[in-house]
Amino acid sequence: MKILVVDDDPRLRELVSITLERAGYQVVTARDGQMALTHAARETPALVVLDVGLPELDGLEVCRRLRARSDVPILFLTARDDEVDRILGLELGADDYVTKPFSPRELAARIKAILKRSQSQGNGPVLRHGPLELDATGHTVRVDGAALTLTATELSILRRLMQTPQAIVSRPQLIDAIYGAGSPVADRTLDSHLRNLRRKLGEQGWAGAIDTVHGIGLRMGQWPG
Amino acid sequence: MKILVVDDDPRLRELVSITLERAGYQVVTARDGQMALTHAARETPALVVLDVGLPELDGLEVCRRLRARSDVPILFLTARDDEVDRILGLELGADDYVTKPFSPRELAARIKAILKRSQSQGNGPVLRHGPLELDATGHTVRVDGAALTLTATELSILRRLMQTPQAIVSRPQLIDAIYGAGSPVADRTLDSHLRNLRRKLGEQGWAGAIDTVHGIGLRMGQWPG
DNA sequence: GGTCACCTGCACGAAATCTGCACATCCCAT
DNA sequence: ATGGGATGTGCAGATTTCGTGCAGGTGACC
Repeated sequence: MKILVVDDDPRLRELVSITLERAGYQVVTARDGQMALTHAARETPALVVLDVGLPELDGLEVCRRLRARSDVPILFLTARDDEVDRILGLELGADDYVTKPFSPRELAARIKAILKRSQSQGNGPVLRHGPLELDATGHTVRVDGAALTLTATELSILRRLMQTPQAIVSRPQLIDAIYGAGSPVADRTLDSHLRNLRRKLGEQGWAGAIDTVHGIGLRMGQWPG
Repeated sequence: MKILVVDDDPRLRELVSITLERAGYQVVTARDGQMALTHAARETPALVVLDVGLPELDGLEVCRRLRARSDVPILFLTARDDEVDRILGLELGADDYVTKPFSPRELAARIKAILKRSQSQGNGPVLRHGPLELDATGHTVRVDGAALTLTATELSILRRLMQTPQAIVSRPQLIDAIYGAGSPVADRTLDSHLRNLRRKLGEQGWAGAIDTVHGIGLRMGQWPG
């Protein structure tokens, strides 16, 4: 679990590093905004601890740029109370903040809480195929970022197909995956759901998302783009 | 500054109450776990003093249920040393503990320390979603700055939904979040609270705040503005 | 004792979804 | 080219899930 700590004060970087390492995290540090962005891109930290008062690129700006390309949790460090208002006022998507001076243990506790939250909500394995994204909680599907609303059955079908994107799945296998083994569900029924699923995917611009392989089964299609 | 004191021994409640009142706190007492939860929801104390050895719902369980819906600091009272291990071992998020018998002055000092810590750190993360704002002391909700009066249950529902704004939360998950795991609460009951919550949000101009995803669960809606 | 706010959950209607039939269409081996 | 099995589609009844009105119950407070 890697954490990026951004602050221009070397002593504070040291203090925080030691605390977090003792708590079992890997720590990467950066002393200014530019370095922070570089490291964030290269190290893909699980969380960023970000000082508001950085020289040049300030913390809020760094936050905006990070947000432009990822949902990494961000915890702000701030020296002055009036900065708190700015953090909260601008909808930057900060996950928490701590005012200086702070107790290292408190910081560690907050970090732990944030990570726990963000993990439990589904940073887990995300299934992807072309522009399709299915999150691990398994209830949200996106095509090029646009969420679509699927019914529970449609979701099950799509999930099973995306689990093995290039394999052909037979109809009996699909029905087992949806309803559990040995259901008396008719093939025509599956077709009905497939039709609805294809329609919804088509409306989002990917009509050929699900291929039929005649006599064998179904398979995720190739993204034409 | 309100403090909730939970213990089944009336003399001890009396002793602690007097001590804390003399130290300048408002005190609310409860004699068992169930009352503790009720009072905690209604009185929104700044700290809870919680005896481990309660009849029926024991202190650890009460702690778990409190934690399910708020970050209120908790200080345990315990009679036996071996209970200390359990408090610290189970990551319940206890802030401190005191073993009986204890000196009232010591208790007051510990409480002061905990409150100072939790206050100096700001009040914790603020959940936001669209025009909705929920502070993490957890008892005030605003829509575009206008405060809403929600009941404890409504607040719990909203908090759980706002914790994962884009995820769909199933009804069982919601019920767990509100009442603790494994409650025998009926789905229709949840619906009743949902209705009241939606009505209040609607009155403040955001009728579509909570989406239902048929057959799956509930989710924060997208702010139309 | 009485009022009040809140919680709980039942009964019932509404809405969304599921299912599968009848029939059209497609694919491929003959 | 053509016949037969495999697949897609329109449709409507069955089923599941959801929302609402309403009433009983509890503790707080007067």
